[in-house]
Amino acid sequence: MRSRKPTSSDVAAAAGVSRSAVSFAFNNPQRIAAATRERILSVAEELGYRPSTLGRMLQAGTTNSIGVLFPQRLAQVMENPYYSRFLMGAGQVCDREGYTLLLTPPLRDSVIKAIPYAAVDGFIVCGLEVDRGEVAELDRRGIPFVLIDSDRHEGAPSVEVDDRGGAGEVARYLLELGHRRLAVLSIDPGPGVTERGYRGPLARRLAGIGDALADFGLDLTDVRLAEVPVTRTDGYRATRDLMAQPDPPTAIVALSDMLAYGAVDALQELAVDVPSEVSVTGFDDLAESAWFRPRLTTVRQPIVTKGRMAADFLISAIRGEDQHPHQMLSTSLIIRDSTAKPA
Amino acid sequence: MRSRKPTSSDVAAAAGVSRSAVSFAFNNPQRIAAATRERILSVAEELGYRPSTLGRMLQAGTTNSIGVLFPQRLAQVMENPYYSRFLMGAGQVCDREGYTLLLTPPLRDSVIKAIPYAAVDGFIVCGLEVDRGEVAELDRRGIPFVLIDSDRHEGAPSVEVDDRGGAGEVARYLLELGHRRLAVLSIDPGPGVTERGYRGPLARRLAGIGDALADFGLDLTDVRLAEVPVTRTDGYRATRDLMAQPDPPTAIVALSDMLAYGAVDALQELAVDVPSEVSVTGFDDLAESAWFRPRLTTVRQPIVTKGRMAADFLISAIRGEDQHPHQMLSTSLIIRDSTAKPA
DNA sequence: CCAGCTATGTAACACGTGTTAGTAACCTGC
DNA sequence: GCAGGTTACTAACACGTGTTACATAGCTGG
Repeated sequence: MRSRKPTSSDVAAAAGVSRSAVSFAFNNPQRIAAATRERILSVAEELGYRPSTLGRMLQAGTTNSIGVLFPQRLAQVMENPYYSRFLMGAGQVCDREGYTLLLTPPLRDSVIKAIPYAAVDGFIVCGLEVDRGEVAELDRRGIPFVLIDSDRHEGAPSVEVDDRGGAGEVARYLLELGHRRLAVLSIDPGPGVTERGYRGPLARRLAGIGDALADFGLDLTDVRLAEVPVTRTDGYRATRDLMAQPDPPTAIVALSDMLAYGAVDALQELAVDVPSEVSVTGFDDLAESAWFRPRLTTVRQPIVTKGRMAADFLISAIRGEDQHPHQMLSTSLIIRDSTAKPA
Repeated sequence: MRSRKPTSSDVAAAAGVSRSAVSFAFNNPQRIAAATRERILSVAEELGYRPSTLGRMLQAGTTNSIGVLFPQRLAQVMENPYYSRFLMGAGQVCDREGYTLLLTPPLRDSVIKAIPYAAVDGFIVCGLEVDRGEVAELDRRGIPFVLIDSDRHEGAPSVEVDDRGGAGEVARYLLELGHRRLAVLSIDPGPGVTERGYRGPLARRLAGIGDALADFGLDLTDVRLAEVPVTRTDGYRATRDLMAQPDPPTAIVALSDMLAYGAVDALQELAVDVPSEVSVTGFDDLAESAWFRPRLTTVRQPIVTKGRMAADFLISAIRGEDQHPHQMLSTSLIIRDSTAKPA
């Protein structure tokens, strides 16, 4: 039975040298005689010695890891293809720069409580309202961070998407086609959010839809709004509910492709043709949307680029380049086969 | 300019107490007078003091984090829905137990080199051959780990799937339908793998297909084999190639649903009907496969369960329960609309 | 033959925490 | 008035590393 893991002191004692010599043998070969180095390495091998990761990190002051702070539990994050794409972009940078990625969900439903348990060089903060405490906490901690899917904040770099413009564009497109009875499948902001959609990307998307409606003499009270979690099944259910009501919509504006898939599922089951009877649009342009039948009309946002830029900004900040760039990525309307003029 | 982050020593000095008192003020309130506690906390607040994560981890000997060791780069991992599902299962356990998840890709193309840079309490090791060095490295490091998608190894817990049985079942099903010209879309094992498919789940799946073929007087040399990365586009390309050759297959056995989607894409583009002209089967039963048109016949493997059990086993091991359970999960053939008798 | 340099090794410091053992001061009860 | 216990705090240890400043010994060159 090995009582406990051997340390560099154990190796030093066994080899009859000082602890410094052991360190040199591993990290600074030319600083020590070749013969003793051999002996030390041999003893280390025999004892099964490995330098402690935490010890080295503490001394070096770096972890080679970047944290991603999520507002939801990991199970929900990994269920959402949006985050998969985002992590793919961040992962590209991590692969290139030799960083690992620490996925950090809330601890006991609190994002702030999770922060002290993450041994990272910096954070990518996803979808948090800037005035809810987490940002202040990171600020005072003095650890670099980047904001994503949030609001502009002067204290840190951020990467945003022109949600308002994108949502406005797709809504305007539907209105120009002649649709007047619109329904919006929005994303449930979840518990702990102060007011519904008053901040962040969701609010901007709704505002964009409002912009478009205003151009046609309408406003947001003229559309039906459903707020559901971002799963295909929830999109399906919400659409069944919507279509069961009197005066069902002729166009469904989903704020996520995943919800749009579910909407089409429901309509197909109800034998309602898409797009001739009801049009459906998404948001994101996930890879699947091009393969989906009918091919989905949607607002493309550059998710992978977002992840890549977030990681790039963060690594720059970690390296001490003290700029705070704010990047606004643009969206583009991808018109495919799920939209048409109303019947 | 704040010169550097304040430590507990700084707080102690500023409050005129010892460093221990500071620690007590934070972690052991009733161990210290309420008045001095207040004073210490107030001074700490003023200085902007936060206990160092790494310092605490080093002393506590625990990181509250579990590592996932991947054989591929993060960008590829996150592109693969299989891993999303797997991480969803592992994430459920992490959510419940308060662990974070450290995604650890190879460092400079070496999995072994990545290990010392991961500050974790244990590893989930994905898809590695047990005799390639990583397992020995983890063994000698004395850190708990669990093997996934590998081969049974006596030194550690493992979670496997009955790949051989599952692949055999779907192949036998196609053969019983009357198909004789089969093509297999297999997964490119990637660089650094000793011999093609001689180990791990891929080998077992091919063996299972061999079993079924043997029942009909055939063997693996009678089927065409393409090995490609697990992306829809690669499945598409490989299928176009297969169908362009003389005597094209009447059934395509994909070893991943993602590849099966691509195969159907290619066949639709070639105006080859699925399933009446060519049957297609997948492996995994991703959520999308039930929504896919035609609904995909596939081998369901319990990916989420796999992730959950892996994390459960690992946490048990971390807590010192020294069993080494080996779980074999069973598959089931899900017959849907992408398969039929040959024309 | 000795000043000065190089090669080799070590002691000490720094990174930052939590916890145990120990010491005063104070209070209680007989 | 004092033994015995509690309270409040501190010194020291433990966790494990890398690195800087210093001490020897040996060698080289004039």
